[in-house]
Amino acid sequence: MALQVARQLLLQQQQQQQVSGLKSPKRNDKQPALQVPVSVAMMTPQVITPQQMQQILQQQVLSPQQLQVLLQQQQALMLQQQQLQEFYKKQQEQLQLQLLQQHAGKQPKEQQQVATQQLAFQQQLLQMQQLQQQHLLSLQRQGLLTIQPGQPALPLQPLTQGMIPTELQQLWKEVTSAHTTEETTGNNHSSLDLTTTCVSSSAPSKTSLIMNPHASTNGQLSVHTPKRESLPHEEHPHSHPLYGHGVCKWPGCEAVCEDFQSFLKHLNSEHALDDRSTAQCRVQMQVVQQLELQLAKDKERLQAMMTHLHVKSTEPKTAPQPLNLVSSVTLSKSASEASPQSLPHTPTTPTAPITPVTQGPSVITTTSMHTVGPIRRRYSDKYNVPISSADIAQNQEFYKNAEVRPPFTYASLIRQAILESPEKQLTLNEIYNWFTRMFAYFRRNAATWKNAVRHNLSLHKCFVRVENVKGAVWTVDEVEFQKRRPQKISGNPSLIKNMQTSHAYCTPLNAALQASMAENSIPLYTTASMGNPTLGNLASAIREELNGAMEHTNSNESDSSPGRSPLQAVHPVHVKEEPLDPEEAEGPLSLVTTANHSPDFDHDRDYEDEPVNEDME
DNA sequence: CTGACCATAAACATCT
DNA sequence: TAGATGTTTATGGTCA
Repeated sequence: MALQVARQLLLQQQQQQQVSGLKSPKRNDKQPALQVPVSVAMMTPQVITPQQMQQILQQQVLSPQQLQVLLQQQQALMLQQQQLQEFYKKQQEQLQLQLLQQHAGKQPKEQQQVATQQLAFQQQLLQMQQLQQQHLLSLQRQGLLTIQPGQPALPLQPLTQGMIPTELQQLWKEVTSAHTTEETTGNNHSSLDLTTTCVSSSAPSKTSLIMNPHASTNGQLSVHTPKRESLPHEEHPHSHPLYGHGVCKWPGCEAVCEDFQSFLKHLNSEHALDDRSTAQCRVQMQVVQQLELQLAKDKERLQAMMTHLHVKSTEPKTAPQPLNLVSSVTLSKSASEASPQSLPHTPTTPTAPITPVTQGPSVITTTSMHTVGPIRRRYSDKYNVPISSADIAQNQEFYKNAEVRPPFTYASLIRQAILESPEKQLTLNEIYNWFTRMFAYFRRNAATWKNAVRHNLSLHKCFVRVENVKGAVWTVDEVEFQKRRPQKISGNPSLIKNMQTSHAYCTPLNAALQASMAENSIPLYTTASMGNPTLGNLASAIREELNGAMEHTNSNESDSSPGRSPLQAVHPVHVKEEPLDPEEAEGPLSLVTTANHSPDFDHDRDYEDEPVNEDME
């Protein structure tokens, strides 16, 4: 079943890919280009996107035991909730009964009794609630569950938002039947042996999940995962992320494998692609989403903290940032209230105006600073203190107000603008507007930077002009964009290093991945305000980013590419006549151009509404 | 030193 | 015709 779903999704993706490949040729082709249908984007956020599914299919992240535990926990939670409800119901009945009696008798003494009973009941209820909250907390502590701030803790939030309990149960059944059942005692919340390997929670049931952050993120946001069957790892006999120290590192497995060959055998036999694995992955995906959400929240907190600190002091320090996405940037450290005069303006813009900007980055609203590409390193950059990713996100607001040159290339910014648009396409004028809207810097010298924008649009083949009914819009060819980055990555070792040392959630990611993440300021980590629905999309966007980077940084085909085989042949038609790179044929294209937008992620629509006074000179 | 990348400037063409 | 939109070339700086 799951396989069928996966295939279907892949098919969808493929179709979309094909359509997206019909971008109109650059010139002399006045045919109105087909607008890419956003079929995938229309999917509900909870639905697994093709990318995700594919990703999932490539990753076997959850062991049967883990899945079992998860499901058991879920069941236990449900049971608990059920019990609570029953309890509540009984109490209500009792109360009603008593109230009836009371009405009949009308005796004050009885009233008192009832009152005390009510009190007792409420206390009991409270206890139960506390118990559950405790439980939830423990879940949360383990990164499995994220309680929304405004969300009442009591109505038990399903462990996995996208999966209804019955579905989970079904999954559980499937899994247990498919796999060697470990004496699962049904609804009993007795912990499995595996659960004991974790911090046991004080809650009366389960919740000790075998998933530590490491396990859950063990190379998994990435594409860099082994293809499941018969993928030879001979090239990198010891680099398999699931194999280490003679042990299968499949979460919860820990099977001892003498050598790599036996490990492969084990991997293929025990963790093959089947319904069970798929189910595991689905669950795991939900778990990961929760983790991501958690991360986003922490990120937000961090930003708030940093904002606070920035406001407090003009100390040119970069703060303990978890992500150092931009290692060299022409941004003054304490950008906030430092007047632009103190900012190192890029010498390349002699005409760059210097006007005092009084307003600092008031509030951190952190719009989804999607994936800003290569950072712009120029001139005096190296003399500046590196800033962090948090700074970038944080400075979104800053850039809006201060006339500081954004440390990104025009190409990156253009791409950013386009990707942020609902349709992933913008007219030239809309791009202009985005620039002026998002960056105070671009509210001046319009002639200069607009020319630069046009120049970039024309020059880079990653930007595709699409004839529209109303005119022409510009879109981004992700594949092409990805191609441009490797140099950047290699160019910033410090960046990589920072990533490696500081990013707790992604420690297992290899340097290239991290670097690429850094390069693109992965939305996930810079988007504090995003909601859960967009997680999937963002995550897929990340994977896309990583895809591209991996393809290029790891020129050896090895792991990543084979998994996407079904779509390898499909690639967009190129409009800027340049010789097709050979790698293009087998590139990461299968996933890249299908970045989908959540339908409700249309906040960028206001770009049009908001006529930027496009302006002063 | 070289090549890749980038920004800037500008000439030119085409479209509205 | 003017301005917007695209394309192309030239030049110079940075970096690995």
